[in-house]
Amino acid sequence: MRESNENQSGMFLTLCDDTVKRVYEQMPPDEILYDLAELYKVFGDSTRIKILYVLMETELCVGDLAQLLGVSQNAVSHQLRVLKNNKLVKFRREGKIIYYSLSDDHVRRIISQGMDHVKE
Amino acid sequence: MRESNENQSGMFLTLCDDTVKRVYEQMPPDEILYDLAELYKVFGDSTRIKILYVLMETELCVGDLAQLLGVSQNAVSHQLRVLKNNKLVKFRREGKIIYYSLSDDHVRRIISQGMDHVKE
DNA sequence: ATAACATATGAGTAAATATTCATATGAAAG
DNA sequence: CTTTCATATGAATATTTACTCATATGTTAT
Repeated sequence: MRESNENQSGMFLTLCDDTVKRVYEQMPPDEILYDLAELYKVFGDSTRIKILYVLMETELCVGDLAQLLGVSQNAVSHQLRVLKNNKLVKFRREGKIIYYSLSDDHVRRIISQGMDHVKE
Repeated sequence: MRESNENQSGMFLTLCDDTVKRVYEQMPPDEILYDLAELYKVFGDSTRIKILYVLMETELCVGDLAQLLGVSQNAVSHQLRVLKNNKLVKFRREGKIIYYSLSDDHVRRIISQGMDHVKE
């Protein structure tokens, strides 16, 4: 927990003091940056990325997802929960079957942006 | 390792078969999706996100980074190595001091995109 | 009601990873 | 060349996390 920008015994002296102070003042609250990291953490697993990636094409049910990705139903279900909790996917029920889809275009954009970087 | 899209004992039958098959065929190779997940994994740690975030403003040396983020020099150094290995930051030496900065605008764009999603 | 099927979930385990501690490297100053 | 300062790094540890197994929930059909 930080409560001051004051200099004390050599703090903030390596670079021009003003620059460091300015950067410090413009930093968003820790919680925001923590949330941002948490968001990326969700994208940072290959099973989840695969789920999100195929959902860019079409909605899919749990069983089909499992087969497409070649992982167990349990594993997919666990990861779908993570995606659900983070509001990256939504779902609708049709009888026994539950169809998952991307919850909005942000997800699509984030993945595309990442793809651009990877393809280099 | 998957070698066929063939149906065998109830595979790909839940949804319209063609849809699942089409999605399967359009999936990028596993390696690409794995790399994509790896990229996001790098962003998915609060120390690293903080480093990247402050580097959007200005280049900074290791010591200043440590003080700004309130973590030890060791920790910052370890994380800078991860960022370096993934080509998200670059650095220049000036005597004893090493200044780190973002390696390109992709990084900036990815973070901004994520921020948009978090701020909702 | 019971069986069959699709999905969800809790507990346990194994693997990944972020930090700390101690120490190494490398540059500049005396 | 020795000391000091800035940064890097190896090993050990603690925490997180993704998966498996077993089982639960909920829906439809008989």
